[in-house]
Amino acid sequence: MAGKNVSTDRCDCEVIHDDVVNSVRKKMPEEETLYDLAELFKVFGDSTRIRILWALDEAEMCVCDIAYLLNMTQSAISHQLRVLKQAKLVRNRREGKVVYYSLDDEHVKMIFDQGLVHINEER
Amino acid sequence: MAGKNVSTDRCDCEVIHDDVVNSVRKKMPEEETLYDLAELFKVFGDSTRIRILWALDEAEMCVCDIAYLLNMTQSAISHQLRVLKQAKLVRNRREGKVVYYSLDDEHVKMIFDQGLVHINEER
DNA sequence: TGGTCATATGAGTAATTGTTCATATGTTTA
DNA sequence: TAAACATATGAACAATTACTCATATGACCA
Repeated sequence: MAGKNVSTDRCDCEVIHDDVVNSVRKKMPEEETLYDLAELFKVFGDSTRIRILWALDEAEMCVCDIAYLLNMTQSAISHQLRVLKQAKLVRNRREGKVVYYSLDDEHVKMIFDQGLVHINEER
Repeated sequence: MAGKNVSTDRCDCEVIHDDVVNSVRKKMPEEETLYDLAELFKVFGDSTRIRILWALDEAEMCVCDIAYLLNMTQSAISHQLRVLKQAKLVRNRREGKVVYYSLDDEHVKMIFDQGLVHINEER
């Protein structure tokens, strides 16, 4: 019973299609799942991070390599790599002073490709 | 010649792997393409918009339905629908006073599913 | 025509975020 | 140990953004 309550406080208009809404509500995934999904896409939602991921999909590279490739400061890249690591999208290994980063998820490219399909569908 | 220049102004460290960087550079897509891709994912990077898209994937709904379903104000939903429309992810049709929104891209669900695969890969 | 309702939109605001700058950490080598 | 170098990180700042509030627009109906 509890947990199935539907508050109408926020919606400042009359509901028109109760049946549709209720049907959709049943099919919606957990709130948390969709939140996590948004968090993941938020990580993809920055061109610096997209470029880093795309680059790492081609080859493992150290922080310095990436900074040079993208013409950005080491610090900026390092900050973004931290975000990508937290999202479990990249992993790293240390070799002396140098830290090498690589992709940690084989789905990244697939997600990118699907995104590109949408972009190229300019209607 | 021009356009192939590589500036080293920003990178404040020594490059270690010129060969790797150059090889990756050749394979990188257009700067603009990756920027557009990031813009698309930015749209996905908000749980309100994710929920709207997921809901619309289940059924066409009017603004009021969505506001009620997500327990948000009509205004907030309307603002987000505008963003989704600009990204060509939803379309709408008017029927009297009511405006119905629906998904305008069949890849959305595929992109979401790929994202979910990543999320569920908790290692 | 005036009133009501669904939706859209502009301004304002609090929160988030990407980068820079300075500096810390950790590793190698002299 | 000290110097040099690759990387990490905290604070600060500017830019962006999601929502609220007030109001505009557009459609229907009495």
